[in-house]
Amino acid sequence: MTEIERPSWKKIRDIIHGRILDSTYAPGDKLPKDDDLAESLGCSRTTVQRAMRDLAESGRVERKRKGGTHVRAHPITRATLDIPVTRQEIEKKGSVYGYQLLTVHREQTPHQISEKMGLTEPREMLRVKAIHFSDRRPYVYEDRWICIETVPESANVDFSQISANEWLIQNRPYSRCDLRFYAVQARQDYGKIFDIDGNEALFVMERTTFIDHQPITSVKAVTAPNYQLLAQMGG
Amino acid sequence: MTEIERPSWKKIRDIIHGRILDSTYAPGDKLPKDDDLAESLGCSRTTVQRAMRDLAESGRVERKRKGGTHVRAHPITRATLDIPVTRQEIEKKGSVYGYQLLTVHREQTPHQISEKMGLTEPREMLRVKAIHFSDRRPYVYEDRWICIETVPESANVDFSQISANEWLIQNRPYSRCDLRFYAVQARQDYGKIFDIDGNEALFVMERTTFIDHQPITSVKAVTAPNYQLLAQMGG
DNA sequence: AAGTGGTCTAGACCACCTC
DNA sequence: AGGTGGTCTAGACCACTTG
Repeated sequence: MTEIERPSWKKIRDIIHGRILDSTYAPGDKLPKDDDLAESLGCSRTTVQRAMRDLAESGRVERKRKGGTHVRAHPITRATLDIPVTRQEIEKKGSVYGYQLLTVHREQTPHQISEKMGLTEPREMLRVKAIHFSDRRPYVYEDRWICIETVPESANVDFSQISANEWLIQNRPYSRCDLRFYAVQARQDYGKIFDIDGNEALFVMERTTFIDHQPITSVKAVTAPNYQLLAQMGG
Repeated sequence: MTEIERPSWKKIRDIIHGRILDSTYAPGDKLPKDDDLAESLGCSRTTVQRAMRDLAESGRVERKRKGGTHVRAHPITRATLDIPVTRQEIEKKGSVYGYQLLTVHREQTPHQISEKMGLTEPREMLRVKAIHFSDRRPYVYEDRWICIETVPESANVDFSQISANEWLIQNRPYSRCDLRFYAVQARQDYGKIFDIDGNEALFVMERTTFIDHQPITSVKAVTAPNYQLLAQMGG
């Protein structure tokens, strides 16, 4: 029997987690029900609940009403990604942020973009291309589409003074965001922007944001060579 | 005043979230304290707490004791990534999974690997190289280092029969995982594996796992061309 | 020092899902 | 139909942090 002096949901969580790690509860096993754990651990069911929710959110166990709590049979790695606004990211490193607008114009969305935004038909949107600099060196090239119908004010914004990235975030909170990460070869166009030969591999982040199922913007952010995205689980 | 028939923390959360979205509570603003919200929304403080925790976890608000709750001034995109075991990922798509061991041997860790594992000195580890196939086509090439001291049994496993990926996950749960994503040019070596010319850009995932600060394994997973990693926030 | 969020309890009822 | 997790309440105390 485990003695607990100061029951706290984190301690309870760690005890249960420990039992998963040392295979007291092996993958696929069913855990005792909350009531029993609460009694044996000397705390209230609410506290066990709190601990269990944490374990469930981090993907360690699965809970079902009536079905009980089971250790995940096929574990997954669940990590949290924090993607800051580009300016913040650069300034946080202690570097000097710079921004340059390349082009702004209205354009019909190609099928690929419409699809990401959940639209069945092409639509005229605002297309903004720009570069973010870190210590005067190109850091991120962004190619963005802004849905004018969802964000009509965007037509009157001077994107040479403020990046669409920042303007949108300060003016148009979103309720959903789809993310996509992949690698792309620089080729000529990106090569010219980052001043490299066209054979380098670049890391790309695509984000499409919505508010109540209405698309706000879709952006392809092509990062400079050697960019790395970090994430962590646990700790 | 908002009328609530059936208070539930999700409704409370959505109401507060709605006020953030419509700028009733603008970025940087201080929200009323839980007690007041509870009263005005007709629910208990615990329920407001539950709602607030959700908003805080998703990065919308920041809470401080005595300081109160504030709408985040510089919003971030916080998303959850689920990275399944490679076999699961392939089979879930309805494809046929295949696996081939390339090499296994003992080797001294280069500085780069030791560093990722938090080791100050090089150490002899098990190095396993293998390919995962999807419908007979190379899907992921993995180059893995396994810490023999943390996982001594690994020395006796026949990795031609089971992938290190699966064996480890079924036998060595981890408590922490560091992730790193970036793009790499295929060049000759990866090009040969995926049967492409060396100029293509490939998406790479690096994972290093630990148990109680002891390193278990560090793997570099190089994915086939056109691989994309997806994530979502909200919904 | 005092205000505010964080946690805990005991009990109750509800909702979902397997058995 | 019954077992199990999910939520809610009211109240209490604690811990942090700021004014």
